[in-house]
Amino acid sequence: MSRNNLIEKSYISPPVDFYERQTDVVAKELLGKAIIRRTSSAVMLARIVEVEAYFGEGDPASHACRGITPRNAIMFGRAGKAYVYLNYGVHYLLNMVTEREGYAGAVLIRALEPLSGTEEMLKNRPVKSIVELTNGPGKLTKALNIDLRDNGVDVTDREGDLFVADISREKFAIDVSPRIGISNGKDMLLRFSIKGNEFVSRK
DNA sequence: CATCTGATGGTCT
DNA sequence: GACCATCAGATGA
Repeated sequence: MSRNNLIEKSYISPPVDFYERQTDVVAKELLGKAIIRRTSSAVMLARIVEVEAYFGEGDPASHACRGITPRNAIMFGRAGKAYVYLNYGVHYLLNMVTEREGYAGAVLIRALEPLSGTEEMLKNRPVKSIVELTNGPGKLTKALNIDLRDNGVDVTDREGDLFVADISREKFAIDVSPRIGISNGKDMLLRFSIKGNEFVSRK
């Protein structure tokens, strides 16, 4: 249970009220912040460079579109928690819950830029190029060893094993990507990335 | 570069 | 039984 003092003392984690806002606003402000992942053997740190906002009722692309179910219940709960699920039977995807309790919303983390603990990420997901390490929502969970055990964890808790940290006061230019791969009425997707970042998953 | 396809399992109808 | 908030590998240009 050793903790990395440098990370604990240097970085502040956004509190619950940061997440308890409109989903697209939270999505944009998550850009440039970091995800910190602790395992028994390492601490991994990576910058959020691409996100996507999902709302509740009225967003046909959202899991919460048709109301509360056992899987999506966490999206209706308290903000600032991780919503992790398995998709295509293959990949785990990481979201951050937003909005007031009772209102569904979540931000999908689509791409990260590795900052430290890269060796550990490469153990979890061997690739030739670092650019390929975490440049997709299914790739980054593999690299950070995130799975259903992380569903519901409090990402505002710096004592935890998975949380968000404010690593910089720098403002990032935001790129609102054109709609991609939306073919079945799911036209409310809001995808944002840090403009010009080479780790974004798709143009 | 673009486009296509199989893998794979939980969730919902 | 249909549907996926994806990825890697293959194929063709």
